[in-house]
Amino acid sequence: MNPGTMEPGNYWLFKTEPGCFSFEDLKNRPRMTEHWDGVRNYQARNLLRDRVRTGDLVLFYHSSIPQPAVVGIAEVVRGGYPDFTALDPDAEHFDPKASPTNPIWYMVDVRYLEPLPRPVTLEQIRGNPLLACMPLVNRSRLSIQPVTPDEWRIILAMGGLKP
DNA sequence: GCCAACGTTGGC
DNA sequence: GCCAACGTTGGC
Repeated sequence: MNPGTMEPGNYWLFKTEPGCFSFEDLKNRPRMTEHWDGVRNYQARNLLRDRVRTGDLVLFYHSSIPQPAVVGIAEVVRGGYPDFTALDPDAEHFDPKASPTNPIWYMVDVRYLEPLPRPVTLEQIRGNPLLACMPLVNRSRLSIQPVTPDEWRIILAMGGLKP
């Protein structure tokens, strides 16, 4: 799962507003890959830069909709590297303080894997005591969140996906 | 659309 | 380095 290292892959939850970029959008990408760019929060940046690696697996979460939910899974195909959109004055998330020698912001690339047969709603997650420690429950604003192997298995099971 | 919880900014 | 003001996120 993680070529080149002896460490097992990590699990993450990536949040997105589906009106902006959805799981369907990822599925419909040519080559089914996407730059996960535009993250402009230091805590999330640190995770992207230092911890998210090729082969890691991702819960794809839709936020800011009537039924926020984990809707599918994706795979990291490239670990943290500078988010070049921060250098582009025409880009939505341009940051005048970023430069090639000090990129400040980082992104990863992800690939579509498969949808959950039954999306797991935030309501269901809140209702499961085994998931009470997820940042989603208490610190929902963090857009890149670590997920434990147990949480990963539980959510996939709740969504009707065999691990 | 409201508002609570956060994060960031900037004056001192 | 503190902290008030401000901006953003995201559930409801």
